Amino acid sequence: MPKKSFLPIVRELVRCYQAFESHSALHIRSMGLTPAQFDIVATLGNTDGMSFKELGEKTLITKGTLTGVVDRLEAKQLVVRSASPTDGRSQIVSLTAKGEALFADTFPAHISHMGRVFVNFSAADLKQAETALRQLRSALEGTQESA
Amino acid sequence: MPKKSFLPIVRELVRCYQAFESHSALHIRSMGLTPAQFDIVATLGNTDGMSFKELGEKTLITKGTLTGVVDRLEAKQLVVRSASPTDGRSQIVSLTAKGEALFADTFPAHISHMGRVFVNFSAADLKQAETALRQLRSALEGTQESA
DNA sequence: AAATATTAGTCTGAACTAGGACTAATAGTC
DNA sequence: GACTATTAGTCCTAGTTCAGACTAATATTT
Repeated sequence: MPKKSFLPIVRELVRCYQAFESHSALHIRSMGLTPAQFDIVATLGNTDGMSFKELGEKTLITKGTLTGVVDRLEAKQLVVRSASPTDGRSQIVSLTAKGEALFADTFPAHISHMGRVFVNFSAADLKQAETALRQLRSALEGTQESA
Repeated sequence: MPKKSFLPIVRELVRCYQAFESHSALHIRSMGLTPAQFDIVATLGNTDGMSFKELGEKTLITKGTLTGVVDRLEAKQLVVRSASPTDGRSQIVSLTAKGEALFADTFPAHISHMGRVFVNFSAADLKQAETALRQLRSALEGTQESA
C-alpha cells in the first residue's frame, strides 16, 4: 500500500458525508422532523411495520437509540408499538394514519430535494462513485476483526 | 439527470461513513479518548495552538459542541485555553505537555491502525475514490443555497 | 423438565450534536 | 466619537449516540 496516501480519502469521505448530512438535515428539520425520526418514518413507509431489530438493521440506528427515537415519534402520534403475534419479546413499530400522511408528504419532497444535487451528474459518474464507495466500505468492514 | 438513480450512492455514502466511523471510534476509545476529543488533539498536534473558530473549521465541529469538548479535554489537562494577544474576544486552545505526549503516542498508532484498511488498495484506486468523493462533495456544497 | 444460553427491547450514564439566544469585543459607518 | 453590524465564545435546550447493565421471553442442552 502507498504509505499514508489514504489520508486525503478519509478526509474527503468525512467532509462529503457531513456535507450530505447537513444538506439533508436542513431540509428535514424544515419539515418538523429530526434526521433520525425521518429515517424511521421513511423506513416504515409502505410497510406493515416491523420489529425494533429489523428497524435497527435497516436504519443503522442502534437499539438503545431506537427506543428513544420511537418514544418521541409515538408521542407525536406518528407511530405505534404493538406486541408481536409470534414472539413475546418483540414489539412491532408501524406508522399511524397520521404517520402515513406525513410520509406521503415528506418523502417525495425530500427525494426531490436531494435529487437536485445530482442534476449535473451523468449515469456514469454516479456508477463510478458508487463503485468507489462500495470498494471502500468492503475494505472497512473486512478489517473489523482482523485488527 | 437520471431520475432517482442517486439513491444507491447516498446509501453507499452513509454506510461507508458509518463503517469508517465505527472502525475508527473503536480504536480511539480503546486509547481513552472519544472521537471528537481525538479529533481536537490530532488537529492541535504540531501547532502552537489556534482559536476556537479555526479549530472548528478544521475539525468540522460546531462552536456549541466545541466548548464542551474543550472543557473535557481541559479537565483532563490535555489542553489549555489562553487569551488571544491580538483579539480580545478570542481564546487560543493549545496542547499541554501531557497533551503533546498523548498526541505523540496515539496519532501514529491511529494512522497505522486505519492504514491497514487500505492495504489492498492501489494508488489508482485511492485516486479514483478521492476524485469521486470530491465531485460529490462539491455538488453537495454547491446546492446549499440554490434550493 | 430443568438448567443454560441467547435474544428483544428498555434503561442509564457520559458524551456529542445543531441551533439559537446571549455577552463581550471588534469593525465599519455616519 | 457615537451607532450599528459583525464576530468569538459561552450557555441552553432538545435530540441523538453508544456501550453496557438489566428484564423478560425464547431456544438450546442435558
